[in-house]
Amino acid sequence: MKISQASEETGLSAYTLRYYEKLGFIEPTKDSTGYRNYSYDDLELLNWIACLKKSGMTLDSIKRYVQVERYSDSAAQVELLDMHLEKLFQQQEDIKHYIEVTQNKLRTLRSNIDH
Amino acid sequence: MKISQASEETGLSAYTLRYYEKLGFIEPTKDSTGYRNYSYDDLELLNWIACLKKSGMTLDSIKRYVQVERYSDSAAQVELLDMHLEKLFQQQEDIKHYIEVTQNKLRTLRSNIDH
DNA sequence: TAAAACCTTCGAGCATACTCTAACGCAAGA
DNA sequence: TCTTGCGTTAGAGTATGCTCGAAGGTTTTA
Repeated sequence: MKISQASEETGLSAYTLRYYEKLGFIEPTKDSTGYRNYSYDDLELLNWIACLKKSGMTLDSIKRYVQVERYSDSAAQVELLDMHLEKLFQQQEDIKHYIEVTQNKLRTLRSNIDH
Repeated sequence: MKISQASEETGLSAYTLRYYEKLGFIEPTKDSTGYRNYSYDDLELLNWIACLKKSGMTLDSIKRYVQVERYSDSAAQVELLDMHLEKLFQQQEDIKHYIEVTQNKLRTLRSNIDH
């Protein structure tokens, strides 16, 4: 599959796909004329990377993750994902707190308007 | 209170405090020699800004918020905070999803290691 | 076969949010 | 008084993560 279709499938721009390649996340094969060819494995990895990215993992951490995945080092993968999971739980707590604070502020503002 | 203490109280660097001032978030008074003097109102606003920031609001949106707060436009404040709250709920949903996905991945990895 | 649409590379540019440097003035302690 | 430390400014630099432009080759479609 060519870059524009891979872009559509993953929701990442063609620019981003080339950028991620430069960072070493993926290595699509190239045909005789130099066009990239994305496999379904590539797509799966890209979708997973997009998920990690959207959940706040930096590209630098993703790089480490991709490296241990490439070495099939499952133990190291588990370690990194456990750390990531911890951060997600922390984020969950933080957001709960921010929601409360914002709701309090809103209550105060609304009572100022009403009375 | 001088900038270094304001920095300590808010957890924002002195650089950041000056930067936020340049963006128009706060306007601490200046003494005869040009030193900034932060009031408790300034601190309160800075802490609230830090909270909005940490919960994902961009400085551009914070600017808008600060502006309507300055005009005591409570209705506009409510509108902005309602939108922010919506985003927080969305984030909460997203994170819930990312936690599930990560836990699934971890389960798969762990079963690969164990067997 | 020719135009339109797609692909390539490389390097530059952009947006956000700081973060620091340089060169200087003021303040407090030994 | 002298040194150390904190403050000031304007403007430059950094980090992250893209995003784009230029110049050119390839593929598809009318």
